Amino acid sequence: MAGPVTLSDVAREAGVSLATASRAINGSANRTVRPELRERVLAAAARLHYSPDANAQAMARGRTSTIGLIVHDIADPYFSSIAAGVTAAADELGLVVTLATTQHQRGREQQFVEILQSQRARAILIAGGRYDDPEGTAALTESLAGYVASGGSVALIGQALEGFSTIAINNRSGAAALARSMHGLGYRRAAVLAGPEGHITARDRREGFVQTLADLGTPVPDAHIVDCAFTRDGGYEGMRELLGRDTDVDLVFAVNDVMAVGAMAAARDAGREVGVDLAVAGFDDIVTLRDVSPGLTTVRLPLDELGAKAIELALAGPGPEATVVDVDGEVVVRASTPPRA
Amino acid sequence: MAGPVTLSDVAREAGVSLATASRAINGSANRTVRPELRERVLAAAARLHYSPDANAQAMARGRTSTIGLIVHDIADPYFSSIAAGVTAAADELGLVVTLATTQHQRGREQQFVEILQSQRARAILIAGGRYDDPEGTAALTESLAGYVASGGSVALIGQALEGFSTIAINNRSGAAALARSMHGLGYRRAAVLAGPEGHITARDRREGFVQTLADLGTPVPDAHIVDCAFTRDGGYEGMRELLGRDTDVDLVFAVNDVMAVGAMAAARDAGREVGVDLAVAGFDDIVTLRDVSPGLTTVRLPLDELGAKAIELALAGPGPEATVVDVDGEVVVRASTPPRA
DNA sequence: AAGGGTGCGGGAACCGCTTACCCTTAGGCG
DNA sequence: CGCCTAAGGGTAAGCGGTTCCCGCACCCTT
Repeated sequence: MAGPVTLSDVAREAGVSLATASRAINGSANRTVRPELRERVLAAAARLHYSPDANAQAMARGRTSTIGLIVHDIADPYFSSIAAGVTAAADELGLVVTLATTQHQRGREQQFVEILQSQRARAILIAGGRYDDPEGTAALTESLAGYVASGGSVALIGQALEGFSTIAINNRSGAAALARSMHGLGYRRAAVLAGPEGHITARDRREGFVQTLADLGTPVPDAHIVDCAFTRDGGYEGMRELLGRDTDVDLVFAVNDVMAVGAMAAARDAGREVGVDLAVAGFDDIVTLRDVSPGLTTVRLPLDELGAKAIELALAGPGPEATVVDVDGEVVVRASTPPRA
Repeated sequence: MAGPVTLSDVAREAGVSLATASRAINGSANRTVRPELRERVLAAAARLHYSPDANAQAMARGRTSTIGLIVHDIADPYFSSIAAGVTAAADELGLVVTLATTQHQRGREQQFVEILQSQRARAILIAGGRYDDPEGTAALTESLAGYVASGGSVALIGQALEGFSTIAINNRSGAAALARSMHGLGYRRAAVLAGPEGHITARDRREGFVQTLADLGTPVPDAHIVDCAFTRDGGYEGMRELLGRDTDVDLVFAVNDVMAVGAMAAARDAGREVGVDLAVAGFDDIVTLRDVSPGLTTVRLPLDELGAKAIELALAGPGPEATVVDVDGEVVVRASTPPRA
């Protein structure tokens, strides 16, 4: 632990005062340093391998350059795509990203909000669905309100939260559009792997899909709606259960791509041939999964853009009115849902 | 911006001194506070919604609870799996993770090391391959050495760097094991999608594979080795080029799974049927890709464990000798490489 | 009963930086 | 040629904590 070299050391080495050293190094507003002196200071800093203490700076300036990102699971490609967008945009702005993962444990978001508030993060971004859980939501809202009151900004990604700016994904309309496409292709006996009960994103997608098919005169019977986890394994199990019920189904809509892939695996294991015997569609258009075979019909979301948008939204206005930006999905039809003969 | 409530406020509210308030709230080592007083302080803190300032704490204590993680691209499942392990382990230890992504730009790691040093991060973890670039490597080494000299710890994940502790992935032996398996299955005319020139990880995998096949008496001709990007698109293009060369090949080894999936897509587009016409193998065993069809033969890496191991390694010993922990891959044979008739 | 611990509050000195404010110097202007 | 102003350097006051050290009770020994 040799080198805690501070700004004082640099100042001394350069033969100037602390104030001058500080001004030379970060070019303070409306104060200039004579070029010659500045050079001297910079040279001294370099010679000593000076590394400014960000914590001290944060403290003196009263603000940090950290932004916090809270996701459920960074290994999930949905979140990692968003995170990629966030880090890229943050980098652009000279900000640093602190990543927190809830691992799907309820209540963790709130805890991370508190931690990030302690760090005095400039903004907090929360991505991902929540459950229909008034208590938990109220607690989260309160934490966030406290954070905002202390000067922070917040943006949600994906799912709106009353009172905060959001990049809202229009799950309902995306699923509805998918339903229309599928109906147009001739599918008449759809089923839904619906995700866990109470999960708002899952519910919106299911409802958008089911409602639209009903409107089109081909309702989805309750026996064709299977609750399951929001994961690959959930999709697998859900599909197994569905096939076990021996209802005759021509199309399975899994409420996200990861589940859809699990569902396709289950179908294969059960001897069904996806894209021939049975159609499958998902939601999200996860990049890593674009090459599965047969190609997965899905609703494309511009996940990588969301991050940048969210940062922009959060940092834009401390305006008291929350802004909600809607993002629509786009149906992408691939080989997993061929036109029905 | 209503609530900058400080510890002094809490102390005043509780009617105690600053010192006592501090001790009550974080239970300082070898000093206790009378339970009754502690309660009073805690109650005051809660009443005022006190949120300790992590920057001030960092400054006063002389250390933070931040650890930095540098990856190339968080959207890449390889890195996001590692990141998931890191965040989980960090969380367990009460640490906070700062994420930096280089976006594959050379020199960025070094820059991030400097930023993280500024943040006074407790440890820096760098995941991912580097290029064979003596200058860049030297610069990075120097930055890291400076960071270590200032009291930080470092651990590399994946690829060793002279002088620093590493969770080293044994790419060579993994690829060699894969080669032996493939030879055992009867493949005799292998090709390699070799990744970009100078990429050390790619090179180790290629060499382990090629060398072993040569030793087994079925050398891979140079014309069967195609350089390409380390990405999905790289795999796609590489495969196209390879098929264009009309050499007759029975097995294609792509040096990572993401490339392998691109390669499979290219093969399909060219009318070849993977797992029948042509075998394909990858490396990493990316979870998200375990359901591709046909199942991809690969070398499994315990990516999610790497993060925890790396934190442990970094935080373990400030011992001057760098420890290198070797991690071996395990060959997983799936349908993409059926036994050769 | 006196001396020595021990437990526990409080005062105050930092931690490393930014910035308000003061002061000197030099140049512009009438 | 003197006065006013602008430029730029320095001094010192924080920013919000932690912790060293001092001092006061109170309890235990012998």
